Amino acid sequence: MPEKNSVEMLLELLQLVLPNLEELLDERYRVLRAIYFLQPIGRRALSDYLLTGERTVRNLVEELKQQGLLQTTPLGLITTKKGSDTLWLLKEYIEKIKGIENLEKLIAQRYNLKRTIIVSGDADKDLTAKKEMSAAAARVLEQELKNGMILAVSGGTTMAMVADSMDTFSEPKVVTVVPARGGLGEDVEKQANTVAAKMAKSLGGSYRLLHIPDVLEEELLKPLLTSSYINEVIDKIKHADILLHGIGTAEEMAGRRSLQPIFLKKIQDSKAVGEAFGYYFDAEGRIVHTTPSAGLRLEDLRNIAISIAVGGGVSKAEAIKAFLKLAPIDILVTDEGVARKLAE
Amino acid sequence: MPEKNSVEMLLELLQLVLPNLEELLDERYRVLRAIYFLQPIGRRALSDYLLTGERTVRNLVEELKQQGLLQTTPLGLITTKKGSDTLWLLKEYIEKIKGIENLEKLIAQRYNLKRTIIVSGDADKDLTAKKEMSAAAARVLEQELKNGMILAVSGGTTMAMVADSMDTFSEPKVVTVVPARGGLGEDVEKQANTVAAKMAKSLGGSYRLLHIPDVLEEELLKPLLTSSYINEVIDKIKHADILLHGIGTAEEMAGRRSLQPIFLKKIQDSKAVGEAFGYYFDAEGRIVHTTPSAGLRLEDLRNIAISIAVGGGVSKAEAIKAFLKLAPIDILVTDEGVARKLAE
DNA sequence: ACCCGAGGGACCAATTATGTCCCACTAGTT
DNA sequence: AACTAGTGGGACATAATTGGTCCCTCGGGT
Repeated sequence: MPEKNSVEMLLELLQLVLPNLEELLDERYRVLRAIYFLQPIGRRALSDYLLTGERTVRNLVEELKQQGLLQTTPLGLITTKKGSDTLWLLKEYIEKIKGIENLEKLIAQRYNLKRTIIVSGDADKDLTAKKEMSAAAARVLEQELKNGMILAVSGGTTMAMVADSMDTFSEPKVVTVVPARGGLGEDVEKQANTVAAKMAKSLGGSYRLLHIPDVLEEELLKPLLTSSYINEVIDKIKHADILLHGIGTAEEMAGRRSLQPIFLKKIQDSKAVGEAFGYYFDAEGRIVHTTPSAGLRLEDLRNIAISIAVGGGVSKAEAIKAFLKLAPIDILVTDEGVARKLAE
Repeated sequence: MPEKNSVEMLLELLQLVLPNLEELLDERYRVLRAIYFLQPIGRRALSDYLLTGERTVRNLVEELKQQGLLQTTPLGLITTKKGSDTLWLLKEYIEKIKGIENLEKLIAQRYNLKRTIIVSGDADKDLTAKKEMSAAAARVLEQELKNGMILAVSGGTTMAMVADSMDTFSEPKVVTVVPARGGLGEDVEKQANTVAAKMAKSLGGSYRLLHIPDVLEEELLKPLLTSSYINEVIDKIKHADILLHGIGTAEEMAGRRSLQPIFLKKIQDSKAVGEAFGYYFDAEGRIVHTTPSAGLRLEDLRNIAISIAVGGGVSKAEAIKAFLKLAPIDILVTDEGVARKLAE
């Protein structure tokens, strides 16, 4: 591929001559991306999102406006057509500079994944990295979903974001979307049920709901499983063709599950770093605590053709790393912050 | 050419996102080029050449050193192998960014030239632009010269520089080099004779000298033309296959020719902007004054297969422009400063 | 009508860039 | 061997640019 080599040659030379090129481009990419995903947005809100000063954002915005990539409206900044076209082109080159493709291959190989997808940035520092990650997950779904399939999805912030970022697909997918887990915590929009319904709408398919809490003692759970409706939904869940789920740190999941203090202490003492499907695990991927859970269990994953995990932000790197040691998933969608940790 | 398009696409996008990219690259190119041509050179001398402050040069040099493109010796800075390789690659990309190729085509077309060669920069501001121009002229000679040909060369700073920059050609050219003009001014190294001898050595050919002054009244010149030696050399000059010459402003040429005050006044009154082969011409390319001259005359140019003019620096743009209107030359080697004026 | 968030204006402090000069060392010349 | 010129690196002060912070008027949404 002579073409590929000369673009890479040029980028290499430019980085040699302008050692801060990556930084300069990244900065502009981040601003453009944030405005693209959050538009219309004012300057002050933007600087909050980017954890960058108002004046700094303003300088960059002014420059991008002059280049015709952004424009101001009374409601806030928006990208022009030229701006969004530039954004996606820039994404390609930034990824080349950062060696994202190599990183993807390295991680897929090291953790025995079918595929890794990395987006620029660190979701801890820039929420729009999470938005880009969600859009990437939506694209994976679009590729993998076929008519007649069952998609099981979990809840959480990231999943809600994936659901939000699914534009109506050009071609409807006649699929069934089911929640991978029962109700958890108090936030309606983050529930697996809500996510499942929203995704089904975007996909053009149908959904089923699971009306039981995720945290339930075994003696309470057993009688509920005699309900034919609940049994039917759980059956679908366990026979899902595709699973899409987030990965949480032990800390945040314990909070969302409202665990009793004695369990919280147990989890802390055993150095749990993450949680998935009711299992708490330490940094080596060893299970250190199990909570009863109505939906999918870890062992169910081997019956699912395609498991897709989505998660980003450096603070989650340890949990994600441990999870990859524990569970046989297929596709990981993450961000650069996590990827560099995984590659260490 | 998909390859070409994607490099250009990338450069276009980078300029969109980093509007000062050209400036940043040009700066680094200028420093690298200067050190390449002048090495070994100290920082202070370098800043004099570049008309840039010492501290500014130092910052750039420090950066390029860190990237392995330059190194310091007790005698001064030199380029590394990596540095000179980078320089020539960078030249290519800078020329793309600046649209040098389009400029070359435009000027060749507008002034009915077979070919135009433009190097980056303005020789008035950066003497190493002139060095690069000289190297480019040397390369043209290497391409055009064939065994048995006669090459006529004029004197002057630029011509001396061309002679200096001719490395021994990989393949010797069995040619005869002759001075296009007689002696002019006081500077030995700038004489057409010196230039001719030096070039002949580098080329691996032979040379003939013309031992008469360029400025000579007709009644003194005629008897000299009866000398069979002088006649023989002049005959060779008028039958040269290739002519290589500089272009001077009227002002500097009048100075070099030590013209009498009444002639100086005449030249100023008639708004002469340039001089070539003893002819002073105004901005429209009209001859306004003629001095007797022993070497080549303007009308001899039509008998020469390939005429190559070399000149740069914005202060010469007007003279060069006028000359191109006056004389049917084939190849122009100039710099960006002049080229942008020619293109207006 | 009211409120909130928008962009543009403005001022000031902090940081970076640039100018200038000094010193010890080395290489070249006499 | 002695001397000189030019070198790179150090250092400090000044100038310019960057970034932070806050204010004001306007427009859109409720």
